[in-house]
Amino acid sequence: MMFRGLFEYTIDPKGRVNVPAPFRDLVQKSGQESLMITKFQDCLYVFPHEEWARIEEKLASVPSTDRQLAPFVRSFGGSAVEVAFDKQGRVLVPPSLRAYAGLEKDVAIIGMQRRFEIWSLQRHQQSCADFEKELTQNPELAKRISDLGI
Amino acid sequence: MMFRGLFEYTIDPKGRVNVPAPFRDLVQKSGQESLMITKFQDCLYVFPHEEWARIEEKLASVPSTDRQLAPFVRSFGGSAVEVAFDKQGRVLVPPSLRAYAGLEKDVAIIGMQRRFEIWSLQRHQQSCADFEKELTQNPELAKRISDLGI
DNA sequence: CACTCGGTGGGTAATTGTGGGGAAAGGTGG
DNA sequence: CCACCTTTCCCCACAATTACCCACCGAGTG
Repeated sequence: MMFRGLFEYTIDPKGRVNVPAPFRDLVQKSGQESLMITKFQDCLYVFPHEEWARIEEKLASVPSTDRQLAPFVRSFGGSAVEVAFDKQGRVLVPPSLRAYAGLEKDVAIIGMQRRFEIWSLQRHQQSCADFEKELTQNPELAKRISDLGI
Repeated sequence: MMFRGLFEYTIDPKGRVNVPAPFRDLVQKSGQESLMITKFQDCLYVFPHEEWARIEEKLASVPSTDRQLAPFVRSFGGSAVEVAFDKQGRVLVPPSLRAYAGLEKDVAIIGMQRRFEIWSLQRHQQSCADFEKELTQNPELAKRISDLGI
């Protein structure tokens, strides 16, 4: 189950967002009708169930007294909700997640291998632009990229 | 019985807080009409009965002569109260717990797998903001998160 | 040019969340 | 032991949100 590609959609006033047809097919062919969705780093992370199960196990292993990681678990794990497809293949994004990711109208959905991400289109473009700029100014970044073999 | 997601509600002047409908369904479908609620780490911890039973057993195993753990048992175990749903699915939070968690008007309820937490919304947002800030500045934290495999 | 498929938008009924009023229960001081 | 005040319980009513429909529109295709 590998998610690839970038898609642009609109989120409507009710908070419904279309899921790219190829992603939906992948999920439904594995017998699922819903996804897990949570928030991290200015966007929403979306996982199929088997992947989320793996993550939840890791999260559960963090003791609630871990002052450093507990906030992460609360933010990342605690925000996760299960969302089901409607008849047209959309999912309803809860208000708190919508607000976190700044989703208002145009959104970008980006395949990231075992998960995909939902971005405010504007925020995503900004983030891309910031990166391009940084790349021209930061040799260390450029080196790390070439070290990746690209 | 897995509690997931973040919900925002208001606590009214009488101290009643709504329980998220999905959580309520989980609890009621297992034949229960009440929850156990106690205080820990600036928020309230809420458990269904079977989970609380497990915890109570652990607490009971601490000898009262244990100078280090006894205060924890007294605070955590001793503050626990059973609260029942009213007809609209709310629970009444006793004044002392309300005060401990700083619940005044807006609250966040956060699913944490086998339990859920009740936070003052403002306090929770602060904690999230602190975490986000820490994340950008602390490579060690970033590493610990990526070590979780996310 | 029909037809399908993918994406968008809306209406309506049911559910969920919020706020109060008044009766019952419990606690306090005389 | 009683009067009084406060807190809790139980009911109802309204507002907001969500779930579940179905309609439309445009692009690509036989």
